[in-house]
This record gives sequence, structure tokens and C-alpha cells, in this order.
Amino acid sequence: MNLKKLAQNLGLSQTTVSRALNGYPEVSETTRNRILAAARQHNYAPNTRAKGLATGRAHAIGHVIPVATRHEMVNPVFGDFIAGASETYSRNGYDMLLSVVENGNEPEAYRNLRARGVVDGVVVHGPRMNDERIALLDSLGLPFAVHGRATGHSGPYAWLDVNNRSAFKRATGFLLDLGHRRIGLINGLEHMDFAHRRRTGYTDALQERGIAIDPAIMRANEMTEAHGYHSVLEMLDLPHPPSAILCSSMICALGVRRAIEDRGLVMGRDVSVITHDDVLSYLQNGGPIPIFTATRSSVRDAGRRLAQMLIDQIANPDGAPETILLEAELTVGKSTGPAPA
Amino acid sequence: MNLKKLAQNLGLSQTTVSRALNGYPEVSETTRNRILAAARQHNYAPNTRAKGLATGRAHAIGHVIPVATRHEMVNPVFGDFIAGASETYSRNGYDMLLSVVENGNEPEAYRNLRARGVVDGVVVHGPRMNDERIALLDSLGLPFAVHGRATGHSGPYAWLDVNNRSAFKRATGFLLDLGHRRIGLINGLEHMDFAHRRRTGYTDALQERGIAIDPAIMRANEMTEAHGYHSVLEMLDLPHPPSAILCSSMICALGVRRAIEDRGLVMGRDVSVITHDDVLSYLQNGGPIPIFTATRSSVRDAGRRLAQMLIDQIANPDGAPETILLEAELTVGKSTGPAPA
DNA sequence: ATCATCTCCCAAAGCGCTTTGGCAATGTTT
DNA sequence: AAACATTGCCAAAGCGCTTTGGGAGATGAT
Repeated sequence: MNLKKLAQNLGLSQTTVSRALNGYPEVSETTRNRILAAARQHNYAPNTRAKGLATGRAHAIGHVIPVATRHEMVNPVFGDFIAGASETYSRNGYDMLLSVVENGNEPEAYRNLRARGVVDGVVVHGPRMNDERIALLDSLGLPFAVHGRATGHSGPYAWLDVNNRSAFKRATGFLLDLGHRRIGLINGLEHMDFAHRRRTGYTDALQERGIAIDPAIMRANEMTEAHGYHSVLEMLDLPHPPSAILCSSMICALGVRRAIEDRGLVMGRDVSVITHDDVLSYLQNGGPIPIFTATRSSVRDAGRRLAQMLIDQIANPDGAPETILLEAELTVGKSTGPAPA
Repeated sequence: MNLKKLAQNLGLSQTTVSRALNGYPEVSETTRNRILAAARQHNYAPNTRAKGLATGRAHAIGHVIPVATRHEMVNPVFGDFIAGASETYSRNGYDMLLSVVENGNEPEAYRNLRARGVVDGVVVHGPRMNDERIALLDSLGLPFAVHGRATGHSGPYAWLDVNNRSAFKRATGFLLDLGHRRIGLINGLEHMDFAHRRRTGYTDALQERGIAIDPAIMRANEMTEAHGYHSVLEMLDLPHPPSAILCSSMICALGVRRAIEDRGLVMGRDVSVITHDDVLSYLQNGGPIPIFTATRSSVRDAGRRLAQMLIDQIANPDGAPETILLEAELTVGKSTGPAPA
């Protein structure tokens, strides 16, 4: 079923049918209703490619997901983020185009999406420090919104980010208030912007209280369970082991807990743990009393909102790029307690 | 840059340029090279919408991901699967269209994709028992391939599945050989086809050895860490607790381990654990000696292969639907040992 | 020299939609 | 009654590509 046939069936012109379906005023209510009924009956939906050709708009957003080639790491956060974004897209009649590329091949992917005219904009995932993608997208004239920020890029661009610095500063402060003086950091790779900011929050809090930064209890790597486990195991074996751990993801935190228990210690009593929690659907942080004290911010919600930002920007290209800075909430669970004497 | 301009620049017709770029023989090698050079220089890529309109092919595959509304659960497996599929798509010049829908809204999503002509085929995720989606897709004439199978559907269709039944039967047999007689099952939701098959493998193995099935040590739910934890905690508190656990996912298994350790027991000595391992990138099962004894099958690889199957099927619609049954490998790790006396 | 065959190339139609620029017919002012 | 808006509709162009149906010119066979 297509416009032509539908119009013929109704004894109307394509023009009229098209206008009726797209809500233009130049068509009487009675014929509009006739047309809508017929469209529904024949399960008609305009061909997206034809519509796109005619309007010059793809009504689709591209997501280019970089994966670290070395570990084939797909960020576990990505599933929930995508789910959130997809909600927004379906509400707004947009399609989502996904493309997983090796780290570093994003520029080619963006150019290609642009040249083929297959999307109206893209979401930038996993921004790094001084990320060159933003300048590229600017120069391509392809609308975009960034999940996170790229420290070092000057000039405005649309982004949505958790205030990673303040979250980790606050979490560190919370531990300091509990009397902890040696606090370990299990971070993500620090060329990633979010990890860099978290580190800054952590070191800022320590410095404000005049506590020395000790690289021996700071680790950065892909945020796997194993990373949490091995890092903390090593830290606990130090002459001056940390009494608290600040950790960048729930998955890491599972490894952190395992390491603590492996050493016969009790989490929340012998070693306190705070983790960042992206509120992933399959990694709920306990029930009413969370297992982990955590800085929480739903990545699914971030997906929803960032998608909407991008759609708005595409609809209104001349507005200033919107930015959203979310504050993570600190939820106190069972994994923290006063520093042991 | 578009075909018309490119042709004008070269002083050639659109026809010739198009043929040259698409590898048709009716163009001399010298002009073809001229054309290719110019295309590269101008960063030309044919407009996908226009190409699709002209050819009637979208060169795109749809993935409709159902999420359980109740828990907003996004299957954690999905990220890696998508990454695998995406690799195949980019190699073959296909785009991936993703759409996350509430459980039960898939039919509408499929109809819509079909009517809008936006994809050439779809991948069916998370098939349930007697899944009605397959009949629907057949009747829509939309090519598809299923990740998993739908017990109860007659008639051929393309699928790729792990042999869940044999994997769990083998794992159960392995535990029985170690002397375990009470083996708990932590399964996924059993209206899901994969979970049903796993259960069958488990019960078959027990029955073959004449061991009674005990519903008290069988649980089925969303495969979260909490599910593993609470289920096993309850089982360990039974008058006759299991000495071994069979578990449906690595994430569950982390909870299983936690429960065991919470009760002061040692995994692999007091309680043995075998889990299914989808080889997710962020949940590596240890190094050279795996932490968990596991039935392994890479879901990323499944994505790669299923995508290829679908592309082949679209290219050759008259062939019989291909099916692939993968055997999981049983890797022995540190989580299993002889049954305690 | 004539005819048939290739070899390269082209003009134009068509894919399914939107949108421009009308054009009758009705309603509203003067 | 004449002049003017307004309403409700339509024919046709155009989006950027592929593909059909040739058609010159070179080459080979007769």
C-alpha cells in the first residue's frame, strides 16, 4: 500500500491525502477523517525513504559506539542508555541507527553517516579528554549531543553529564567525615573524560583536608569485576592498606567486595566502599537498604533526556546548544561505616 | 555532493558514474578509475534513501529488543550481541536499526518497520515458548532470523541457538559425576525458550540417574545478581541444602557466590557452582584458570553469525532457512569440586 | 565495402513521497 | 451585482538514485 493507491482508492489526489495525513489545514474535516480511516484500514504508513528524500530529513539519529579493540570491551552502561534513548525516539517518530566501531574509527563513521544522509544527528558516546570528534562534527555540520563532556574542547556544544567531580568529591568527603584517612580509588581509564573528572573530585577532596595523594592506592582500568578485585587485593596487601575504597562502577564494586571478603574482612566494617551506580536494570543495588553506599544517577534516564535534547536541537538549529549537568545523589547503604580504630 | 554534480564535474552521465561505482562492466577501466578517484576526492557516498527508493532495498536490518516492563530489564547480553551483529553489518554495507519496545508491543513494531519499508529484515530477540512473533513475521513476509528458538512453532525458520539443553544436561552430569546429589537450579524466567530448555537439560540428567526433581531447589526469575543471591541463601537454609548450584548467567553467579560466602562456606569446596557464561566483555571469567566452571558460548560471536545468516537469506530468499545449533563448551574452573562427604 | 558485434556511453523513466502554484467553487463584502 | 477572500482540492515538479532501452563509434568477419 502506498500513497498513490490509497489516493486512487479514495478518488482523491496524492496531494490531498498527504496533506490530510500530515495534519495540514487545507483539507476539510470530513475528507480528512475518511482518509485517516482508509489509511488505518489498509495499515498504511508512508515509506520512510521516500519521505526522507522529499523532505531532506532522515528522521533518524545515529549512535556510534566505540569499543576498545584491545579488550573488545562494550561498556555495560550502553544497553540501558540505548533503551532510554529509544523510548524518546519512538515517542518522537525517530529511528535509531546503531553502529559499533573500533576505537578511533569514529571519524570515518561520522563522515559516512553524513555523506549518505542517513541520520539527522548523532549521539557521541564515551567522550575522551580533548576529544577530536566534537570539532569534526562541528565542521561536518552534523548536529550532535554528547553523553558526557570533552575537557579541552572550547566552544559550545550540546551535552548531558553527571557532575562526576562533585559526586566523587562528596563521596570522598563522606568517607573523610567517617574518619577514613586512607581511601583507595578504583577508577575507569583516565583518558576517558568521566574518569578524569572523578579523579579530580577525589583528589580535590583529599587536598582540601590536607591529605596526601598516594598513587599506590589509585588504579585506573576498564571497569570490570576483575579490575575491582585485583586492584583491591593488591591494595589490601600494602603495608598501609586503605580503610575505604571509592569505586567507579557497580560491576567493579562486585569485585571490590569479593576482594575484601577474600581477605577475611567485612565490607562496611573493616573496609568501607562507595561506588558510582548507573542504576543498570540488571544490577540493582539491593532493596530498601542499598548494599552499596553509592553516588547514583540513572543512565537510562540520561539516554531519554539526551535524545530529547538532540531532537530539539535538530528542530531548532539556531538555538544555543543545551547543556545539562545532573547531580548524582548519595545514597547511604551498608558498605560504609566509621573508620576502624 | 551528489551523483548529478559528480557526473557534471566529470563531464559524464549519471548512468556511467553510477555504473562505475557499482562495479558494472559497461564502463572502461580508465573512466572507472577517473570516477573512483573523483568520488573519493569529493568524499562522495550515494544517498542511502535515494538508493533505497530506487532499488527497493533498505540495506538495513532491524533489531527489536523487548524489555520487561515490570523491571525495565534490559538483557545484559544484548550489548555484546549487538556489537557482534554490527561488525557483520558494517562489513556488508548494512545499517542496524534498533528499537527497544515494551514486551508485547513487538507485533506493532514489526508491522511498522514493514509498512515504512525501513528495513530488509529483522532479528528476533528473546524468543519465548510458542512465540507468536514468528508466525506474524512469516505472514508479513518480512525476512527474519531468531536468536534462540521458539518451542512450539512448526514450520521452518532461520535461527541460531546454543544447545541449552545439552549444555545444562552435561553440566548436571558433571556435577553428578563429582558425587553431588542435591543440585539447585537458578534459572531465567521459564517462559523464555532458552530457560525452558536449560531446565529440561537439568531435569533430564537427574532423571536419567534416578534422582528426584525437587522444586524447592529450583528458582526462575530475571537473571540479576540479587536473584542469584537470595535464591541460594534460601536454598542453603533448607533442611537439606544443595551441595551444588547450576546457574543461568554470570551475573547471577556473582550473587550465588556472594550467598555462599555469606554463609561462611567456600565455593568449590562446600558448594560447587556451574554457570552459563555468555563471554560478555565486561564479565571475563577469570584468567587462565576460570573462576567459575562454566558452559561457555560467546554471544558476541552469535551476533556476528546470526547477522550473516540473515543477510544471506535476504540475498537468496528462496533458499531453505539456515539453522545453527552451537554446542557450549564446558570449561572447568575453581568453582567445582567433589561433593562433601 | 557491407554487415554484424562489441565496447562505452547516454537520455529518460521511475521509486514514493512532499510541496509549489494554481483553480474552481463557495462565502463575504461593498 | 460585482469584487474579493476563503475553502478544498489538484497537477506536476523535484528529492537522488538505479535501470531500461537504446545509439554512436570502433572492430572483426564476409
